[in-house]
Amino acid sequence: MVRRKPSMGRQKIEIKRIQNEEARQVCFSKRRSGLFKKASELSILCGAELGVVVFSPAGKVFSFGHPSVDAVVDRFLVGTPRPGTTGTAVSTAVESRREANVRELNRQCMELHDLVEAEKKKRDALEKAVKKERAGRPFLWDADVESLGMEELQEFERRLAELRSSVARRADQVLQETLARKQQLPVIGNDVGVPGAFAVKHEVDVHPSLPSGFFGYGHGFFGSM
Amino acid sequence: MVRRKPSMGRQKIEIKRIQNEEARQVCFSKRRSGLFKKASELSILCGAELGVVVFSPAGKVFSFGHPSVDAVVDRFLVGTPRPGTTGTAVSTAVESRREANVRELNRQCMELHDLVEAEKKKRDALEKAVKKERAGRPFLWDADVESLGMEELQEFERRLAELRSSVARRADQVLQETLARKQQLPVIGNDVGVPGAFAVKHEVDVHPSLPSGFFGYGHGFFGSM
DNA sequence: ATCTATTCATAAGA
DNA sequence: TTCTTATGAATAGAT
Repeated sequence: MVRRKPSMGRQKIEIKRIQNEEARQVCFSKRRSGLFKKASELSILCGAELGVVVFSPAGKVFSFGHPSVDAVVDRFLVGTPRPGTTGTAVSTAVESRREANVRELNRQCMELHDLVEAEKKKRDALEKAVKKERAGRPFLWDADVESLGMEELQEFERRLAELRSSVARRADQVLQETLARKQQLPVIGNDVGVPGAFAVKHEVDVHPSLPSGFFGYGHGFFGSM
Repeated sequence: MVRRKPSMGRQKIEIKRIQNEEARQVCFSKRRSGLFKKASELSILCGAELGVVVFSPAGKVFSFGHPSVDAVVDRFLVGTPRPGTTGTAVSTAVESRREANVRELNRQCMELHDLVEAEKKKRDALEKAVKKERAGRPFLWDADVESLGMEELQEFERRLAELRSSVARRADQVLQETLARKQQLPVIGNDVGVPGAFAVKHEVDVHPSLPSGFFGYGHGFFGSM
């Protein structure tokens, strides 16, 4: 009996306004708390002062701050004071910040514009590369086996065997690396290590002393053919 | 050909002040950008207005806001008025025009941001296609097996098996043609003929105790290699 | 709110 | 700072 997955798991979502009202509200709740948690961790880990203020679409306000939102906001407003201000210090600080913000936004816009251009270029280059790649030469998989004679077939087969050895060796390598990591042990050098499940000797088969399915992959890591 | 351990991966850390100065600085950088990204996503996904202000331990200030930090701070101050602070400034005509400007700039930034993402996506897709193409179609016998990952190895191995099938089939064909000529008999059609010495069945394992896919080239029908 | 399968963020290392 | 890799953490969708 096939048991169905109890969940589809987290799905990839596009970062754009969630249209469904309820889903949006749920997402807001979850992500707001996630954001506050991240903020908290940042302040604790790095001893940073920070403040976060969030207005829900409905207008409700949520905030988090270390050591407190107000302390951070005050510090922020005084952060880049314009010289020669006295009575309206705070209001002026806001102005100053605002201007800085606009400049920053403009800078970001330009930067993003450049990024877009850069990406386009990269893509074009890639597309050309792909085209060139495809236009090219004969490949292994295109080998015209049907036209080969017995001698050529033998040679072909010999080469296939070599390739297959390489593949098996590499598979062992990958597997051992994986296992070594999982066991928190240093990787066993391939050249001197115990032959693994995929080990191939050119003369014989897999190492006789290794139980088949040693790594629990049943009839082969590659699955059915 | 020693394989180094690529990485220990992310390790669990306790949420407490990081003592090592440099590590703390690195962590601050990473997490600050992570926090801003989360904030950005929250604002886009849920249409929430929010502001984040972070002071590095060194005293540098970083901020992010939608539609702008100052707009959010203002709104926050209006909602929580304190002695010495006034929120009436926001209601002037000049203020609202500025606000509108900032919003517009922000909109443009977001748009550009989306464009960049779209371009990146396209490029990623292309890069994947190229990678797959290369794994699937290695040039002749020079396939760079050592650089393949497990997934690519599987694909490679599958193709090798297919090719080997073709070779075996062709070998049968050649053999039968040869025999037929020697016996002065008509060639038996391959499609309906008795499976020959080289016949391959795709459904059956070579031997259950061997990893599947590792066909018996070592014991090949072609004699010594 | 709770539960999973996934995606995502990020610690470590280069 | 920026990259990679592997793993811990956040979270989308369903209940």
